[in-house]
Amino acid sequence: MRFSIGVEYALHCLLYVMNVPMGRAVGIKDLAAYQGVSETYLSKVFTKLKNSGIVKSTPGVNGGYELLRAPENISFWDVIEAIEGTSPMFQCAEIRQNEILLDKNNLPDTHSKCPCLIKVVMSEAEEQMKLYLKQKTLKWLNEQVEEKIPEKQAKATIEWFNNPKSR
Amino acid sequence: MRFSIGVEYALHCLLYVMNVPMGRAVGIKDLAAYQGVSETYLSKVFTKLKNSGIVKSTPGVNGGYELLRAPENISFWDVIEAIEGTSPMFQCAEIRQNEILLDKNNLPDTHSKCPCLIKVVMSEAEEQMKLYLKQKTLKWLNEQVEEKIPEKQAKATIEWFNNPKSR
DNA sequence: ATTATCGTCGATACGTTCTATCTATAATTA
DNA sequence: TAATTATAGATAGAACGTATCGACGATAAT
Repeated sequence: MRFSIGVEYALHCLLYVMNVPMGRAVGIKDLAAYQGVSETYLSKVFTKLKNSGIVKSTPGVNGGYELLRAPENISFWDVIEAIEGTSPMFQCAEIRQNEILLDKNNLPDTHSKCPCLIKVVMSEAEEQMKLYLKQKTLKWLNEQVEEKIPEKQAKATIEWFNNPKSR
Repeated sequence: MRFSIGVEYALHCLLYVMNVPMGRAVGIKDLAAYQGVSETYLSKVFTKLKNSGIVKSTPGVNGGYELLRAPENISFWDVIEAIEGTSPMFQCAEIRQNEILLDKNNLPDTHSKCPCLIKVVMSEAEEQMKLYLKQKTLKWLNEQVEEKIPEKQAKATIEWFNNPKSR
């Protein structure tokens, strides 16, 4: 059980996308080149981000992607959900409904009305993780990174994305 | 990203195993029959539980599995880790090490010494889920179930596992 | 000691999902 | 119009989850 590599791609990329001036889009080609990952695969990742309303796209020359919402309104969980989908991690198959002693035509209340307790616990556990990830926003991430990265290094990165001509 | 079906099998089965009298083992055949799941697959699940020290096995006639530890010392997380393995959900590929502007022979401290912040956040999120699941024990689960299930129903189940003759 | 029972292990098979690529198409700007 | 860029679909290989089979080994009842 693990997260797709697409989640890592998305989070790293968004960190670059959000630092680009308003009205300026970043292309898949640049993002892929900067990080040394596959262009075609990355484009699929961004299609998902677009469908989830995290970024918007502009086709054509000088097109690309920009954030659709403010960075403080985009959480880690939003990004994960965009890439991984919304289905819960614990897919309860309700195997208890197959118990051999059950009268399938006349289920006891415990089986017909009460939810499977194991499912409930797993869902609540997932919710704990979710809550944590919902409170971590892209804006917060950016602030943390800015604290750690030397200003020169940060500027060089922004410059690289802003001036495709100079490359 | 989701949990294996083996986790559900394991948790449900352990609930039956723990209600069997001390010194009495429950066989895969019975567990599989009672719940209508595959014998051969379930045996793989229990091999994992054995390797993790959650149950012990006794081969031969009247053999099977029993808990190795007390139910209050077995948590949901123990079971999940036994089935799913111990590797973290977010496998950071450290794609930031590929950034095009980096001098690979002379990495800045941010990249050589500091952990990837995204990885840190994801690990902490996973830890939240883990903490929750560690505090839910098999004993607790059993108590909750006992509260909901009519005594007659519970007795019938235990009886079914105790008296293979009567079937 | 023999035999039936039962767990163990390895090999295998199938389907699904993930990762990745290629191609064609549509939209936009210069 | 030509160049650029996103979009969508088809496809392919790898990895993983699910499931089965058969051979083997250990144990207890007889």
